[in-house]
Amino acid sequence: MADRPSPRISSRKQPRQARSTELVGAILEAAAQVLAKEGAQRFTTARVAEKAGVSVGSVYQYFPNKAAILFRLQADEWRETTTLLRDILEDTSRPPLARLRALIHAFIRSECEEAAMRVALHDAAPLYRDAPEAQEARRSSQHFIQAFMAETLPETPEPTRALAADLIKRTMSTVGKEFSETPRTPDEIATYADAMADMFCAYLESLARR
Amino acid sequence: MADRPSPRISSRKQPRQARSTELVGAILEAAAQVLAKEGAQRFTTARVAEKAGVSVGSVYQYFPNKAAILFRLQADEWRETTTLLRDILEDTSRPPLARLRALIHAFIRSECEEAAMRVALHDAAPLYRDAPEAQEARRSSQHFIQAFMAETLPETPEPTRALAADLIKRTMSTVGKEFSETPRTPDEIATYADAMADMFCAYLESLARR
DNA sequence: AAAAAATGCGACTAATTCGTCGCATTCGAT
DNA sequence: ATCGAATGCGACGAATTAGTCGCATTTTTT
Repeated sequence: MADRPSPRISSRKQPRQARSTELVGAILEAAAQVLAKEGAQRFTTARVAEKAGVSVGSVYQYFPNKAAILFRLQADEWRETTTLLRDILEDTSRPPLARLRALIHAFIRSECEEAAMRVALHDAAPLYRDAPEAQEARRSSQHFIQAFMAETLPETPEPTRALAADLIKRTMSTVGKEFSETPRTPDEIATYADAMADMFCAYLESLARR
Repeated sequence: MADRPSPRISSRKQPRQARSTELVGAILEAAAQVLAKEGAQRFTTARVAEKAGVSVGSVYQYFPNKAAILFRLQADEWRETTTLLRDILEDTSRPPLARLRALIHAFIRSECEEAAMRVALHDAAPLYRDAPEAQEARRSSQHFIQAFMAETLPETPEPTRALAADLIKRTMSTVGKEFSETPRTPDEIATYADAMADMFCAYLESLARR
């Protein structure tokens, strides 16, 4: 839905001394724990402050509001997975579809780590997703898949290729997220990732054949 | 995440007179409107009651708590789409893959109707999704896709086939939901649905070829 | 028509939560 | 050592919200 006022989310101020940097770190770590253990509903600044061994006031020194903490956690996640995935896609020593398969495995594995926290973060999305920073972050995560598709399907005409890229990206992320909501064994993860990779490969091959 | 106590969600009492039946109807309609216009965050019993032209007390006559209203809306949606989709799949006069394609179109179109309300309902999912009724409802929606897969891929061995069914179902629902979160023209809807159908068909054909 | 049952009301309680403000403490440069 | 800036504190205000309870009104049954 959207919180009525789409709140500003950028940092209130930057930590300048060592202790404040640690403090911000403690807040973020505590925030992740509170999110994982208590869920989005019970994620409150008071609880985060308490878990971090810090006062509420201090939290508000470095985060303008609750949403900013959540967004920061989400942004950190996004950064991590983005680099993880880009590294895999850019390893040109392997054939494209093998890279795609590896990418899917890596992504789903990573989604299944700290699943509780990620699910709660996703539940809390309404609090931060409409902020301009979040929208920008989402847009910027599109490009490297487009590039991969251009390499893999050089013959495919443009509207089709972009559509396929969007579909694959969206499928991977949304299905991966939902799949990870229930606890999974490494075996299950690998099996599911393979199925998804099979589907994408079949799709891409069918596009190449056209 | 999950509300700490997974609350009971079944009806508090059944309306027995005509006026109370109407009242429940008014509440549900108002609830849908509040959800669409105000979002999950601002969905409160007071607002629903006001919009319905009814008092809070009356709301609590027929719904044990807020979550029950949301669950009822969700359950109604599920019922509608389930019958819609089953009717398409069971029309055995058309070849399987054509039915699948029609199914996807119908599903995505329906997701795009009243999108605001559906998105908000999804945002509010943490409030009702852990209730036993909700889990049961999810389980029961699996069977008719499994049946379709059995018909389409009679040769495919079992773990693979069930996996494919799960993947397709999950992809359709999660991707469809996310896709519908931004407003779409009928053209966009048709194009995206076709792409998704292409992907599924390529996948199923590749499985059949094995 | 009288009694009983169902329905409807809305002020109120209890709890929770976000974010602020004035003051105390610590740090780092001079 | 000193002084200004940075940091940290936590009680508190203001707002919101879920759900209840006793009573009024309407419908159904006897």
